[in-house]
Amino acid sequence: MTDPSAVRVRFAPSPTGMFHVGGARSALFNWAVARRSGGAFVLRIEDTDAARNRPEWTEGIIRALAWIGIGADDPHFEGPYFQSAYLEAHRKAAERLRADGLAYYCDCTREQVKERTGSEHKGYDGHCRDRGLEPGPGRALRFRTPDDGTTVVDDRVRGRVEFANAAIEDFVIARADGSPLFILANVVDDVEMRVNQVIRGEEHLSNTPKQQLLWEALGERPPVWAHLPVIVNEKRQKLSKRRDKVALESYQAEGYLAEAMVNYLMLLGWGPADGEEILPWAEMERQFSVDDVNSASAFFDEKKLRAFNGEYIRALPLDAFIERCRPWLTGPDTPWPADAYDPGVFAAVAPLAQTRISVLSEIVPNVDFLFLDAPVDDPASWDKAMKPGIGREMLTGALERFADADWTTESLKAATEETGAAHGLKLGKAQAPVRVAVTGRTVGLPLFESLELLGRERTLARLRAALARLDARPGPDRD
RNA sequence: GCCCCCAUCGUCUAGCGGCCUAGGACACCGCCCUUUCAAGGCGGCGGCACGGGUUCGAAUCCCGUUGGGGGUACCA
Repeated sequence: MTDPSAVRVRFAPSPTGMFHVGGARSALFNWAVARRSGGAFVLRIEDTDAARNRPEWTEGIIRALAWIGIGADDPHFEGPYFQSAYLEAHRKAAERLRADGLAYYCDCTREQVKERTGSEHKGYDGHCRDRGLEPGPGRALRFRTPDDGTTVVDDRVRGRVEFANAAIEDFVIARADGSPLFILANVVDDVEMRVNQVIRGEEHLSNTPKQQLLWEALGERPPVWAHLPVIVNEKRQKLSKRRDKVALESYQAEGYLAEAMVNYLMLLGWGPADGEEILPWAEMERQFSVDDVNSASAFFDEKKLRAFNGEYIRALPLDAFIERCRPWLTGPDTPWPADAYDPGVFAAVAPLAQTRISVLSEIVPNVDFLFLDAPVDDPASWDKAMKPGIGREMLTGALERFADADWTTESLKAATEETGAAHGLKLGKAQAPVRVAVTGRTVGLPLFESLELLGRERTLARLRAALARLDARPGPDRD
C-alpha cells in the first residue's frame, strides 16, 4: 500500500444497467494486470448520475464481478468505493482550479454558443473566458484549455496519440448547480485513489487529453493510459445495451460457465503467443500484458463462446457436471413437476449428455423424457419419423419384442435391430420411430441406454400411445 | 462537418524487416467412427484492403487512398 511504484488500476463502472460483457472484459484485463504485478484493483462505482442509477445495478456489478472471479475477498481487490461519497473532493478540486485561474464561470446557453459558432459540433468558443463571472444561477464552470501546443497521450495499446490543444474546447467541469461532471470527478477520484494506470475502453480515448490536462492542472502526474478496442456486433458497431445481447447475466442464465466466459473474453483483443487458446485463468494472468493488446475492434462471436463453453463442460469431472446442471433441473422453471425429478436417474444419463450440450440449459430437452409424464410433442420430429411403411411397423414390432426382452441396452438394441431387419431397415432408420415415440424428438441421447433407464412400463406405454395416435388421426403414415 | 482510432482467413488472433510458399482457434465443407445427435480422429476451403515509397529484402517501417469504428452533452 505504501509502495509508490505499486501498480494501481481501477475499474469504474456506472450502475446504469445490466452489467455488460464489454465491462467484464475491461474488468478482467485490469484484474490480470493488478494480480500479475501484485498491485491493486480498485473498484469504484460511478454513481453520480442519480437519475439513471439504481442500487440493484450496483449489486449486479458486484455479483457479476464475483462470478467472473473478481472477488472482493481477494487481497488485490480494493473497494468498492462510491463516487457519490467524494462529492466534496470534486467540488474542492473545481474550486481550486477556479482559484488558480484555470477555470472560469460561463453563462452561455447551448443555443447561444451554437448561434455564435454556427454549429452545434464546433465546441465552445471561449466567450466567457475573460468576463470574470462570479458563480451564480445558470453559470457552469469551464476548464481553460491551452490555445496552442499539443497534448500527447502515451497509450500502452495505441502508442503516441497527439491532440492539438486548439481543438480541445474549454469544457465544463461543474454544472450550474455546482455538481461536478464525469470528466472531473473521474480524474479527482483517480488522483485520490492513487490510480497510476487507467485501462478502459476506446470510447474514452477522446476524453483523455482533457483528463490529462486536468491531472496536470491539479499538479499530478497523469497515469499510464491504455485504451482497449471496442467490442462490436455483427455490424461492427459498439455493443449496445439496447440492440445487442450484452448482459453478462443473460449468458449466465443460459448456462455459460464463468470459466468459459472469462477465457473467451480474455481473447477479445488479446491472444497468447503460442496460440493455445483454452487456458486456465492463472495461465492467462501469467501471459497477459496490456502492451500486447490488439488495437482493432473485436467482434463478440457467440458461436465461438459456445464452442469454448462446450469444451469447458466436457472437461468437467462427472460429479461437477452433475452439480452444475442442478439449477436447470430442479429450479422453478423445469417443464416437469419437482417431485418427478430423480437425481439418481439423472446421474446415470449425465455422462451421455455431457458431450452433447454446449450450454447448460440444453440439458433440459436432453433429459426431459425421463421426468415428464409424456414425451414432448414435436410435430416436425413426429412427421419425420412416422413415415408410411416405417412408423407403424416399427412401433408394433418393438412393442412385441420389448414386451419380454431383457431390459438391457444390448437386448433392446438387438430387438430393435431385428424388428428393423424384418422390414428391411437398418438400425439408423429403424430406431427413429421408437425414439420419437419415447422421447418426442428425432435427436437425443443414445436410445437404448435411455430406454433402459426409462423402464419397461413407461416405454411400452409410450409405444402404445404413439400407435394409438397413428390410428387416431391421419398422419404421414396414412397418406 | 470536426477530432481521434483502426485495417492479417467469414470471425477471434499469432506475426513486432529475412524463420511466412503467413501459424492457431471458432465457423464452414468432406471422410472415418456410429443407434439419432453430439463428442473424437483425419483432411480441406480460406487472409496480409488498395496504391506509392524506404530497404538487398516488407504482413511487418513511412505516406496516401479506400473502407470501418469511436468521440463530438451543464451523460457516464
